[in-house]
Amino acid sequence: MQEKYIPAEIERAAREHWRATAADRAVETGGKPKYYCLSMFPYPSGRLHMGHVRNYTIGDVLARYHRMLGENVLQPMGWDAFGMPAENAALANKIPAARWTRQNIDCMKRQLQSLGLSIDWQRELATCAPEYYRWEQWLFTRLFEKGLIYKKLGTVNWDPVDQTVLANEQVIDGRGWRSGALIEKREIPMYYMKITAYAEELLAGLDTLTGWPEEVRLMQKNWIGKSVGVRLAFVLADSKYQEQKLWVFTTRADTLMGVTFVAVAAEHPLAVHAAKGNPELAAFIAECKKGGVAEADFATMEKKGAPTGLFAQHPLTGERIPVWVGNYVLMSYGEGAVMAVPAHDERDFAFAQKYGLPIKQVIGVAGETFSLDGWQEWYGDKSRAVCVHSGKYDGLGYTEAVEAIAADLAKLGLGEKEVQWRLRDWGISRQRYWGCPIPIVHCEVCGDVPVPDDQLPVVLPENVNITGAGSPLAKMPEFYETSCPKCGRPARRETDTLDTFVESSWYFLRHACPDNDRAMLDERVDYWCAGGIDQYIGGIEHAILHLLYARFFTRLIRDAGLIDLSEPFKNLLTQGMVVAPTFFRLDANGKKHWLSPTEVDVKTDERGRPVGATSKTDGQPVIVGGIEKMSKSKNNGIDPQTLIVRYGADTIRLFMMFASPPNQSLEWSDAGAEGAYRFLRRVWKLAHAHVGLGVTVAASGNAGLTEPQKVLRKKLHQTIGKVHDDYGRRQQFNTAIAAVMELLNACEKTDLSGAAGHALAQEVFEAVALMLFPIVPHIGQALYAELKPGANAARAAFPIVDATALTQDTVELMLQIGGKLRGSFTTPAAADRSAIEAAALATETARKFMDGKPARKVIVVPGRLVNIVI
RNA sequence: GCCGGGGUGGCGGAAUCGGUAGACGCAGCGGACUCAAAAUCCGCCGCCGCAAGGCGUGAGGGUUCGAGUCCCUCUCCCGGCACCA
Repeated sequence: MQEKYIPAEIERAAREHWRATAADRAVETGGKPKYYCLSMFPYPSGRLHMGHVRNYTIGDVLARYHRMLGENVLQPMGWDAFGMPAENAALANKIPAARWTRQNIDCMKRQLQSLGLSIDWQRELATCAPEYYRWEQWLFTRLFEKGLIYKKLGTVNWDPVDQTVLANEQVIDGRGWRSGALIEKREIPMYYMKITAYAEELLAGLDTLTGWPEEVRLMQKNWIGKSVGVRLAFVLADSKYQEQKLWVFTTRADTLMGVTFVAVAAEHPLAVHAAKGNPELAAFIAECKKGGVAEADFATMEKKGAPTGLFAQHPLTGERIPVWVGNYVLMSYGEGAVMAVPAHDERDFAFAQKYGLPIKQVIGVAGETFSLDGWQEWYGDKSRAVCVHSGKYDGLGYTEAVEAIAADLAKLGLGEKEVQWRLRDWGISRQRYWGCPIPIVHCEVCGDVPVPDDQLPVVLPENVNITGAGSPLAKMPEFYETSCPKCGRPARRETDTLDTFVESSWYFLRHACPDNDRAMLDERVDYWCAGGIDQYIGGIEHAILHLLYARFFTRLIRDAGLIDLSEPFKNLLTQGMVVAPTFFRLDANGKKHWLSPTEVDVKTDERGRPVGATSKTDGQPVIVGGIEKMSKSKNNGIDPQTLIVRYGADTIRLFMMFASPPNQSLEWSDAGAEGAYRFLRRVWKLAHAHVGLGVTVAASGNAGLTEPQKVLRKKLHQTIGKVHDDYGRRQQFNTAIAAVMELLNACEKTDLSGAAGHALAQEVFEAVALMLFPIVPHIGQALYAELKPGANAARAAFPIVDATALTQDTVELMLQIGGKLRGSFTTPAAADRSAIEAAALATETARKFMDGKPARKVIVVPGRLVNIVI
C-alpha cells in the first residue's frame, strides 16, 4: 500500500475500475427492490458551479448507500437545455445557441464525471434534442385535442423600443434590461394548459406526500389556494348597462352589508367600456398599463383608483354603490372585480380614506369600539366577529352570516356559494427562439390545427439570426410557411415556443427509456417509476413551480393512458444554497467593484475574529460585504474544478457533506476544504499503519478483547447504527461524518495490541472504509481493496450492527437539584426507578445542595437524569 | 405586500420524542519534533470571575420540576410570487 495519499492516482484508478466493471449501469432486473434516485437536472450554463456539486453529491451519497443496502439503483443525468441564456450568449458572442449549449454540455459532463458520480450515462438526455421534444409535441397535440390546452389572451411585458416580449427577470426597475425603455403591459394570444382542472386533485395529493418536507407541501397548498366563498352580482344601475351584472367573488359575505364601493381591474371590460368618452378614466387605465407584470411589484405598489362614473345596485339593499377602477385588482384572479368593505378589510380601509369613500361598520367584537382613526386588527377578524348594523343578520357569527346571506342571494338569483382557486391556468407560449416549437399550424379555413404524428417532430432550425428584437422564428419564412395538414391550403406555422418548464415536467419519466424512438414512454417506466421516483433532490427554490408542474404533468400523462402513477416523487429532499462572503471596493462614482474571495486576505485579530480584508494583489484594504448566494454578479463564486485539481473530488465531496446538513445553506470555506483533506490523509495514514502490520480477519465478537477494546467495539457498532440512521432516515450527512471522526479519535486512543485487538482494528477500518464510501467513493474503494485484497467496495454490503457489542453494565445519569445541573452519578443499567432515586439521594452532591431539607418531588428519567425538587 | 423557512461560541455546525447546550470540524493560543519551515503529534479553547459560582441559544413575555426545542408578541436575514432556471 502507498504510504502517501495521492488523490489524483487513486481517483483515476477507482473511476477506471467502475467503468471497466460497468458499476453504474442500471438494469431492469427482478429480485431486488428498485431505487430510482434523481437530482434535478442542470441547465447547461457553462461550467459546473458549487450548487451543482452539492446537489449531485447528495444524490450520489444516497444512490451509493442504497446500492450497499442491496437495492437496484438507477441514477441518471440529463440537461435542461432550452432557455434564455443560450439566446443571450448567441447575441453577445455571435455563437449559435445550439453550439453554445452543446459545448457547455460537453464541458459539464466531463466535470460531473470527474466527481465520481455513479451515474448511468447510457440514459443521458438533453431536452433540446428532437428525439426528446418530439414526444413533448406529440403529447401537446393530444392535450390540445382533449381541450386541456386552449388559447386566450395573456398579459406580457412589452419593450416598446426593442419591440419584444421580456421575461420578468429582464425588467429592472420597470425598464427593459437592454433598451432601458419603460416597460408596458400588452395582451397577446397565448396557449394555456388547464392546470385548474386538476386543482382539487393536486391539492388532495399533497396529503399523500409523506416523504416531502412539510413546508413544501404547505407552500403548494397555499399556492393552489382553495377558498370557499360566495360569487355574487351587483346589477348595474346605469340605463346604458341596464340589467347587466357585475360579478364579484368574496370570502367575506358576512360583511356584504358594509360594501361602499366595487372595484374592477383596469383590463375589466366594464372599465374599458366606461373609459370611452371619459378621458380621466382612460388616462388612469393607461397609467395602469405601465410597468411589468410581476406579481411582487403589483403587490407592493401604491394602491390607486379612479371612479368609472357608473353605479351598481347592492344585491340585498338596492343601495347605489359606485364602481371604481383599482390598480390593485387582478384580472386573472376571480372575476377581475371585488366588492370593497372598507370597515373590515385593511386595503379597502386605506383606499376609502385616501379617496374619501364611506366606511360602514357591520361587524363588531365584544368590548371593542370601532373608530375611523386608524385600522385595528380586530376589524378584519372573522373568528370573533358578530354582525351589527346589518338588519336581519345582526347577532350572527361568521359562518351563520355567510350561510344566511348566500341563501338570500340565491333566492334573488344574484349569488351562490362557490369554490375559488388562487391557482391560474399555465400560460405556456413564449415569443422566444431557443425552445420547443409549438406543434400547431394556423389555417385561415380550419383554424388552429395540431401537427399530425407523421409530421413530428417540428424541428427547431439551428441556423438563425438572433437580434434581440422579436422572435427570430417569426422572421423565417422557411420555418413558418407551410400547408394546412387538414385542407392542404397554404398556412402559417406557429412561431412561439414552449415554456422550458414543460420539458422539465416529464424528463424524469423519459430517463427510464430515453432511447425509445417509437413511443414517449414504455414498460421500463412502469418498472423504475412504480410508486414514484424513490428520491428526488433539488433546490428549495423549485418548491412550487417546477414541482407543481411535474405533479400536474404526471397526471396528464396518466390520463393519456401512458402510466399508472399520480405522484411522481415519493421522497423529496430540498437542498439549501451555496453561499460565500463578498468583497468590494467603491470607485469614484460610488459603483461597487466586486473582488473574488480568492483575491482577498481576511485579517483577523489575536482571537481569530475577522477585522477586515486586503487585496492579495495590492495589499490595500477592501470592504467586506455580506454572505450571499454564489453568483457571477457578486464575483463570489468558487470554481469547483480548481479544487478538484488541487485536492481531488473526494475532498470536495467530503467538505460539502460535512459543512452543513443538506437542507440548510452551505458557506464555502477554503479552510474547511483544507480540513476535509487533512481528515482523508489521516484516514489513509491510519489504515496504512494497520495494513503495514498485516491484514487479518475482522473481529466478529467481543471474545478475547480487553475492557477498553470492548468500549471501542461498542463505539464502532453505535457508530454503524448512527450512520445508517443518518444516511437512511435522517438524510443528514454532516453528523454521519462527525460520528466516523469520533470513532477514529477513539480508535487512536485505544491500545489495539494483541491478536484480538488487531482483529478489532481490522473490523474498525473495514467498517470505516464502507461507511465513508458513499461520500468519498474513490478513497473508500482504494482503502477497502487494501484492507481486504480482492474485495470491491462498490459491490459490498453496508456494515450491520452487532447488538451483542452494545450491551453495558452501568449507566451514567445527570443529577439536577431544582432543575439545575449539579453533577452526575452511576447506577447499574438494570436499576429500577426507586433504586435510581435512592442512589441519587445518596450522592454527596445531593446531600450538599439539599442541606438537610426534604425532597418535595423527585423526577426520574431512566437513562437520562434525576431531578430533585426541594 | 402575500406564502414558506431561519437566527446557537471568533466561524461552519451538534443537541433526532421537553431532559448534560456547544458533539465534530475550522480558526486561534501554548507545547513537542526541526538548523528552520511545512507536515505531523500533545494540550487549551462560550462569556464574566482568583475561586466558589453566576450568566448564556436574535429581543421580550408565558407554560413546565426542567425550554435551543412548546405557546404569544416583536425583530432581522433568506427563498418563492406564475416569462431566470
